[in-house]
Amino acid sequence: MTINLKELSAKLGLSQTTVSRALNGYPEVSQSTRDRVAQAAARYGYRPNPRAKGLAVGRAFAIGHVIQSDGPTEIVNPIFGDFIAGAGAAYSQAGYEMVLSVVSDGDEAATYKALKARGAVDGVVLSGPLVTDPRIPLLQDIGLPFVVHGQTLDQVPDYDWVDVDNFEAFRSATTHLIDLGHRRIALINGHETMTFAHLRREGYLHSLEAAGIAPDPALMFSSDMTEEIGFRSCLKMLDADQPPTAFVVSSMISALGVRRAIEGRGLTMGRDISVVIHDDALSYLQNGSDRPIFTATRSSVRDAGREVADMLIRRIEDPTLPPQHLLLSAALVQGGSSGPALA
Amino acid sequence: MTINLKELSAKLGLSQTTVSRALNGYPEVSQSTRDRVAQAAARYGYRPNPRAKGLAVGRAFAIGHVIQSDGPTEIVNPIFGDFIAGAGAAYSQAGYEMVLSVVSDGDEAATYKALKARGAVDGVVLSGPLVTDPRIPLLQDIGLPFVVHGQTLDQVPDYDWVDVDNFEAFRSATTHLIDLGHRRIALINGHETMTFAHLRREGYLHSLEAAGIAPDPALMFSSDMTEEIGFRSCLKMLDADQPPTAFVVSSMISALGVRRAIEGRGLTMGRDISVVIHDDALSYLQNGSDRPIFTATRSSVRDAGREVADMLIRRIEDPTLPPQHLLLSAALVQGGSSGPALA
DNA sequence: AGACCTTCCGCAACCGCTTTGGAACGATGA
DNA sequence: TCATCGTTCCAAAGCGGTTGCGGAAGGTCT
Repeated sequence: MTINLKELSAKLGLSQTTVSRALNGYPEVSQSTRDRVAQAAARYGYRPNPRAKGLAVGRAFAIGHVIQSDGPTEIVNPIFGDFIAGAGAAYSQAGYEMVLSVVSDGDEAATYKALKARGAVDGVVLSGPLVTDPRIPLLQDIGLPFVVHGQTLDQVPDYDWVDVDNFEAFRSATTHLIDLGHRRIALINGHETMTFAHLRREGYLHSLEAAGIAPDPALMFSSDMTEEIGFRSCLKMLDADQPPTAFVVSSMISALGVRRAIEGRGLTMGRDISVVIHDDALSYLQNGSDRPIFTATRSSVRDAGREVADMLIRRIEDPTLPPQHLLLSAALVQGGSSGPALA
Repeated sequence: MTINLKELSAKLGLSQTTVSRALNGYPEVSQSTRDRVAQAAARYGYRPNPRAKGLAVGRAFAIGHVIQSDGPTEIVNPIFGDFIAGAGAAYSQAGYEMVLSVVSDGDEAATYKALKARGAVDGVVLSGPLVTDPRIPLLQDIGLPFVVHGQTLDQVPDYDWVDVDNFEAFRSATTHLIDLGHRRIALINGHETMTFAHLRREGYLHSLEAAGIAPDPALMFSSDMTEEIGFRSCLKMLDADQPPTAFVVSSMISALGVRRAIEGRGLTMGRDISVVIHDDALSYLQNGSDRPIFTATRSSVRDAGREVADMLIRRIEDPTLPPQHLLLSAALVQGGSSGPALA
């Protein structure tokens, strides 16, 4: 179908060796032949077969993403699409393929081992790290390069990561509400075994503490970040004896449920009840186009995907690199969902 | 790292040929040898290198998904994650890898050609088909097996597809509202260049016509299916001279905006205004867990992903198969968002 | 002029697997 | 006894690239 190296070199009257070297930038090729080769390659649309190339050089030119999917009920991370879109752009630009493995929960370790063993990928990206996550020592152990989207908190040897500053984001979100006069501020969070959620709670607590407000366990909730759960947990708090006057919510999707609950109780968001969310800037769920609907700490997960991918590529192409870290900050943008506490 | 065929056959005192044949189920191997080989393979954890295998047999054991992403603003399809999760399960079960290509809009044709040319994949799945979609003749032309998630409406040669019965879904959704006494029923749809949206409108129109209701262009809207756009289009209709009393909405996400608009005007969904949506059963955006929030025509996009993948694998493994079609039906489930029209 | 580099290029082996075309061997049938 | 036939296995040739090593041509230095 397509032209291969042998045919291309035949057309040029050169050996495969020379053509290969010219294409791959080896020095022992004269500039003139290099140009000729490049032109011919372009004209005939020559593309090296990645399998053959991979076989020869022992690399895959592919990067793995493992997505968990525990049975039909398990929720797919809603940020997945945007994250992938960001990462994918970086990969194709750098000449890598992206291979996805969906794996049922328990098999994740086995999957990594298999990916490594078969040489199917040159590296993987790890998503949704837990506060202490066994996958990280595992990957370090089997020697498969990786970058984490997020962090762990325990003392494993250093590793590459990209993360948003979740602590600071939620500290500032909470402080924003305190500055508006709120004292009873609820937190509707994701599972706090996951580091991002853990850090968000820490930021929240830190802010309360700095303001001399005692945290109330009845105002803290953590679970899946779905609309439904946001709705229920919010409703429950609103109906309690001492309802909160403000909410800090970990995701746009939970927040939709929170809004539904607030309005369902005949209250108005931004007036009766304030809400600040974290906004991953999902493309299909934007926080308003002109004025933000929700006051939010915003950080594009798509950009994060791109950063993760670039970092991993650097890691693969130079394994001796020192550990790389990137802490993205999430700026607080004022939207319509937060206002002064009522007297 | 891992054991390879040569080493395995050395350990067994057999030739690579025999071991390969034993493993691949060729007949010219005695049962006893076959068993010995199988056991040894299991014990040493032998896994054939897919690159080498692919090189030898000219297949990739991989399936491509192409996702469009036109610049940083373009929205990623929110159903993407669930669809992929469904498909991925089928692939891994059948021993295929899933490779994703993120591609900017114009390059899609080039991407398919490149995938085919490099033999990077054995087939691709096509998403979001247009009413008349050039990608289909293109793929037929270059001879890359494919399955479409959705359909086109023009007369290209037959091809494999999996789709939900969009016409019937929206016909029944609209009829449901008519039966409740509604006469002014709005449609908030996706882009009608896309077949699914086109068919939904047809179903909607068919139902109106059957009830002798003249369609009103002011009540039909089609655009991106985002929360924001759902909100705005709904608001505009509600504020018009003759507002609708009911909405049929193409996606859960638009519907969130529709709900926001309705409640923003001090109306109550299910009482003042009825809403029926199409629910893709996204895992992170479920339509209530016990009683559905929205009355909806429901069809799991995750199941669709699985069906698409299975169909494509069948196609790849037997190219002579006659065209395969699967029309999934979307049942109407009654939820809290629809009720009798007010007098 | 001869020794010695450079520069530029090609031969051939190799990556790990499949598969074609026999070879060896015991059993069978005439 | 000998040709025939299944059965069981192997050697070697690819698949499409990369790369170690060697060699020819031309230039530089005594």
